[in-house]
Amino acid sequence: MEQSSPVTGPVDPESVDDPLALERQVCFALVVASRSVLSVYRPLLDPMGLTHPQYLVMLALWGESPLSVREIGALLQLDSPTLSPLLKRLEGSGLVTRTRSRADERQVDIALTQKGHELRSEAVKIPPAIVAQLGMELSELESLHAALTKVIAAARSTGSSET
Amino acid sequence: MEQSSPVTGPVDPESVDDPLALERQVCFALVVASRSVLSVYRPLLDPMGLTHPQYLVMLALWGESPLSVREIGALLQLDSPTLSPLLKRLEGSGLVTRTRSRADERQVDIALTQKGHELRSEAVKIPPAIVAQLGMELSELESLHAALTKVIAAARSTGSSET
DNA sequence: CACTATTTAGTTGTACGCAATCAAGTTGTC
DNA sequence: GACAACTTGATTGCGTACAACTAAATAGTG
Repeated sequence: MEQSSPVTGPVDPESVDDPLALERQVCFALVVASRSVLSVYRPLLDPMGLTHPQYLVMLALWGESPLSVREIGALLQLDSPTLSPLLKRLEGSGLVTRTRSRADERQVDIALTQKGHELRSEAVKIPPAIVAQLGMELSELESLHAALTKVIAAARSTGSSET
Repeated sequence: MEQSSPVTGPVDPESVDDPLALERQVCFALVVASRSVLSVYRPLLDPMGLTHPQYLVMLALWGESPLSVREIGALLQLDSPTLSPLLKRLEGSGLVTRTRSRADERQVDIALTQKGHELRSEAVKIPPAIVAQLGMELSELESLHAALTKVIAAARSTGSSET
């Protein structure tokens, strides 16, 4: 009855000395946390016909359109093998257009379609809905965000494929 | 020159009022953070012939072996479509065995092989190496871990496919 | 005992992530 | 202007994630 949630719950007294104990692994917590939060987004994004990575691309484009594939990649930390098929799917959904840039024929400009622009009015409902469902204090989320930003910087400064 | 890192960097003054600004999205930070930290693990896991999810399964088994597929799934929050092929790969690497349980023929017991047991001596070097490379205070990592545990709990309590 | 409901793994299909490689376009140097 | 070096995007192959479905075994019910 003090089962202690199997997932990164309170530290199991039996493994306080084990450096390999699952519940000590920050990366494990990170991975489970993303998956868990993503599963909260999914039912909200589904009706919009978007996956979460696609939603992130749309966020980038609602901020500025058009953007080249390279620029989107820099913003979202995604590379071309991931973006190319993803953008084709967004094009297939009629949300964006893909056109070779006149100025530099290497570049492909991704621009919002009318439909893509209009989808923004649905998207604005997402963040407040997520925050409400999580039921966490905004301040908690903000400090989590700060901590995450710190790890991202730390990880990127190790030189492991920092792009 | 105050460009402000494109990835979840300091909040861009231009978008403090935009609820859809990328740098405000906690989930985006979460996703980028996992990917970034995973990329720090990769060069350390590669020589061991493990991916990170496979490493997590091994961690579970070093804690207790054998475990049924269901139990591993419960510990790591992974379902059978993910685990089945992953476990077959670990079996192919000679690190685990897969045997139908005598007691309950529905279950498949996953047990460490000798080779699997021996790999633990390599694995113990990983966590300190990661912490060293990240160069963050242990206290920072611990409070991040606590924050992540909180979001996981919050996300799972929303009822979005909580298993 | 027969029959249904549940549990446990596995399979199929789709969508990322990432390493490695390639093709096409641009830039820099002479 | 010619040629090497670099940049940009796409492709291939592999390993997760996840939804939807199947198959086999067990538990529960009358």
